[in-house]
Amino acid sequence: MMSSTSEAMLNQGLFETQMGFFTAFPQNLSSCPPLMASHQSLKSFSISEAAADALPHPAANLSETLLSSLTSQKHRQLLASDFGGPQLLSLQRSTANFWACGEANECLAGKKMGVDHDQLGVSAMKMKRIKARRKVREPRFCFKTMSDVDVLDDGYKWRKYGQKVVKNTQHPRSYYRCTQDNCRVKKRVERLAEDPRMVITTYEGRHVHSPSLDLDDSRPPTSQLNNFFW
DNA sequence: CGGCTTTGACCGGCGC
DNA sequence: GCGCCGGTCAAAGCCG
Repeated sequence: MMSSTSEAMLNQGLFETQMGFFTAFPQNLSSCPPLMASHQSLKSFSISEAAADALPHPAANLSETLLSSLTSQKHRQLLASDFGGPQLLSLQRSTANFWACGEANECLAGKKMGVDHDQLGVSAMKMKRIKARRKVREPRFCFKTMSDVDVLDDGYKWRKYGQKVVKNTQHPRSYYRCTQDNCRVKKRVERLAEDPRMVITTYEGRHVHSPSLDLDDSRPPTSQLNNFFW
């Protein structure tokens, strides 16, 4: 794409990749890009390389993929220098979704989340109640991409299990579950109310298996993700 | 026919 | 206690 467009995006904290546009945020909120600073409801923080390594999470894979597909060397350098390293993830915590502050922090610190009273051998109904009552959720990670497709190809296979219209938004939120047996990872996909071009993807939990698709670096991105136009 | 999506119902948490 | 809301379930329908 045109370099002038890329420049403008860079100034707004948007990074152009072969898969669309990706936002990245510095650790310090005060230095958030102007675009994001205008979104009062969204806060952001970054994750260190070490933490990302310790966290086998789909978002990490996707972030790597995004970074490796950055179309601008300048963006790549900026991400690597100003934003803390090549494994940096853009993670967001939305107060509107009442994310537990400690969740991500604990996870970043490498602590085990208390996945207590567990589920094997429990009746479905009981399981349902336990799940609903459980306050300590799986670690959740949210990131934002600018894309015309809702569901980004992150290498895992998902089955949709629900859709909900959330308050004060015109776009429904979709709920997906990993199709792999024994894998309880879920993801939520919704579009940003303020800017429907932005897709918010929230992952919850950790995969207990490798991606169903081979994320080969030399392989070009899937065509659906190439169909992005600013 | 199996896997997936759709969609209304249901449930628990939370604020008032 | 009540109503609202987000998250999940599960039956029905769709599709390859």
